[in-house]
Amino acid sequence: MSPTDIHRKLRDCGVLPTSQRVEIAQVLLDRPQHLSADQIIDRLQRNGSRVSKATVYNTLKLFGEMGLVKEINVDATRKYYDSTTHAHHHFYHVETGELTDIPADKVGIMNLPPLPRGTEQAGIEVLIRVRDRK
Amino acid sequence: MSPTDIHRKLRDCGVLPTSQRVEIAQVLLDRPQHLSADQIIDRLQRNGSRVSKATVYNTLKLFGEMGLVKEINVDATRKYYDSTTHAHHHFYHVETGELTDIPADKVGIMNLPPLPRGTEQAGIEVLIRVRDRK
DNA sequence: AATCGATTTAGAATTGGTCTATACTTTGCG
DNA sequence: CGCAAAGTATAGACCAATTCTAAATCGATT
Repeated sequence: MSPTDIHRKLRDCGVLPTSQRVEIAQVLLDRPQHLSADQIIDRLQRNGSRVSKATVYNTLKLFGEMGLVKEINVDATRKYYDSTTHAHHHFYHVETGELTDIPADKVGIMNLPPLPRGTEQAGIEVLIRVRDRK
Repeated sequence: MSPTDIHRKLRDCGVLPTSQRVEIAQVLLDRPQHLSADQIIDRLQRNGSRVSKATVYNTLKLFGEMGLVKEINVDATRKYYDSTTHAHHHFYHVETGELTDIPADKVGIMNLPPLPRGTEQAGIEVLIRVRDRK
């Protein structure tokens, strides 16, 4: 994705495109992928970037709020940030930690039970845990 | 659940029923519920129990491995332990953090896509996020 | 009672993430 | 321009949940 595209995408989501934010977006939004904050920091440093840890965390939180990325919690030890934001689900490999996307339209969910009183649905996630076949 | 029942249940799952493990099981397995390690430690202390934090964590991990309880990760900041181990799903109230069970047979999932090559399914979880209706 | 393996423990260490206070940029405006 | 106000970025201190370590204890067995 070109720098110009990134700029536009950020602005479209109401995010002021500062140079740090663009660098972070370039790493994460490059293609459909799931990265932890740590992995993003690593890649930035490998690219010779000097963005601070605090900025990466602040920015990822901001991106999440503005709908540029999706936060995923599979593993209580860390968050992942998903560059694919439209509704979809995941395979999670319990041994390797690898996440794989499942397009939402592949999975049909029937018979949703009534929501708890006074609440409305805010999202639905299907996580299929897999492991290597013995 | 009587102390004898707890003993039997632990032994059935291959867990040696030490006094600490029985106390922890008594708190968590008492009824269908979702508790964090912290909440369990609180309750133990309120009951006048002197089990150490490390033991609680060790024991919960052991219970999880032995299939006595189910670990749930909804929130990257902490784990929950679910006393209901048969397949089921959850509502998660994003504002209060409250978890509510959904019996597995209420939800039908269709058109599961093929698993990644060389893997087998190890579990499936549906999490429906809800928030207070505006 | 001495022994051995398993379990428990207090407290230190680790980890992912947040907060704070300061410094830097950008923007609007006289 | 020139400077204040607002918005960002940063290092490093801090925090909470969990894990680790090394020593103490327990329980069954000789």
